[in-house]
Amino acid sequence: MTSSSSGPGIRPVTALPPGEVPEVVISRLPQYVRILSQLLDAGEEVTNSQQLGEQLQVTPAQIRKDLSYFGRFGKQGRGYVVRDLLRELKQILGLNSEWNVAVVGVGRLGNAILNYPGFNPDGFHLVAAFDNNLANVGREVGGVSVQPMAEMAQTVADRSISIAIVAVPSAHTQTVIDQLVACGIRAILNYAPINAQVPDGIRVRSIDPVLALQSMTYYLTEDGPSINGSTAAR
Amino acid sequence: MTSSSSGPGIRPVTALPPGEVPEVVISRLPQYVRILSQLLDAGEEVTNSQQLGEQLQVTPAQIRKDLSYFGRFGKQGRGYVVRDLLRELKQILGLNSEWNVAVVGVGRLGNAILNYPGFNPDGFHLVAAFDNNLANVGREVGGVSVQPMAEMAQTVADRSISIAIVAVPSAHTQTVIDQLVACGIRAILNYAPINAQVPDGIRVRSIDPVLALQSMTYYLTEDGPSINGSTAAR
DNA sequence: GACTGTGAAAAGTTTCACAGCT
DNA sequence: AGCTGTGAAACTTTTCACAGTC
Repeated sequence: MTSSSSGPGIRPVTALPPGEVPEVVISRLPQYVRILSQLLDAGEEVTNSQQLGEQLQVTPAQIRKDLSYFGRFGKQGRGYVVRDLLRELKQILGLNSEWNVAVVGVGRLGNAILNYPGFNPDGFHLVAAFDNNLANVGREVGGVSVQPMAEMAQTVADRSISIAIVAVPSAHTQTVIDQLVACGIRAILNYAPINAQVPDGIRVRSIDPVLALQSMTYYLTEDGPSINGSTAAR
Repeated sequence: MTSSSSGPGIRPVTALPPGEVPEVVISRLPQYVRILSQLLDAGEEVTNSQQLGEQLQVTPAQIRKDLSYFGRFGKQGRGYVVRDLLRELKQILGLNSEWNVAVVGVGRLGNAILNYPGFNPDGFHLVAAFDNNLANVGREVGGVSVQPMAEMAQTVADRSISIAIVAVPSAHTQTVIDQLVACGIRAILNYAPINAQVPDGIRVRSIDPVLALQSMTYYLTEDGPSINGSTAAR
């Protein structure tokens, strides 16, 4: 790696802290899990990096490299046993565990989330819901009884909740997230269009359809994206 | 730019095709727009890369570099005029235009999307909705009348729709996307948990809360992410 | 004095290409 | 023969650091 002919002294060659897996790699694993699940459902018993790459639109080399961070799951000359690789990846991601999830905010969006059937099949269980509007407290939404915010700490502890989905108005989001962090929550899925600040070690992912749309319009302008000065207004 | 003392020969130093802006840069611009809007609402007249970086949790250098792909928007020694930079970025992203958007699929999710008030303030107008379930056709949802799929091509053309939001079951998503592409749609926001295949030049962004959750559980396992047999310390 | 804009260095990520196992 | 696993190369993205400008 130190191929640079210059530089007389010691070069720190290992860029990555040993044992650390790049975050981009982690972010791709769930997609591998999904494809493997589909292959399993379709009755496929073996696959290979070529086939997986086609499904995901990435190069076979990338898939092999990603997997190599965790071990050697394939058989040379044959490929991967779908069921085995799926089990390994789920294990790595912690998807063999069941995860209890709290939803904070039971407005229109929170309601939709609590009624959405797509989380449970993947091992996520929405087991609690909180709202600061007393009119909502006590209501039954998606099989869960809405509790007041004051009960959050207790319930999070009692029910071993480690993940929260935040669906409150932007103005309240940072406060709610601070409360959740204080309760020991370490992963947050945020639906508000804001950039929440959290301490180190707390993971946040945001669902932000407006940002997604806005990052596409750039490519939609009449005659292609305008380049630095030339091609001005449309 | 200052020292234009170019080298002796022709060196392909620029790895990037000239005039091309990296996609990661584009994906950050909407966030800059959002922060600048907030600063403007808060009455701030000027800002700088330091302040923007704090809000977005990125380095000031990155912000300056990102902006430098498009021009020189700051004043040395002073920073950026909030209003001006905001206008420039909106221009670059095409957010000064109004965009007509179609929603395909008016089930629970499509309903929630059509009733969500968060798109319009940003210049996106949900002006049409389609569903293949005739029981839904003719219903009025979020101020839009649901049309049969068969009318899609006509309506997309008539109403200059260039963006679609797809909220149909996974099994139908690829078919619907193919139809949309055939109608001339070039940007798609997909809510189904699948990896859609589209021709070159068509942009797709997916909203996928399950993938987001699954990419966080890795970091939640009891004693830190396990590394290939051994266990990483925390 | 303060802050931008930007080449150049560093860090990170992807792809290549091939030895080696089945 | 077919495909993995992996060092090394190629490429991309971020960060540094400072000349230049206000």
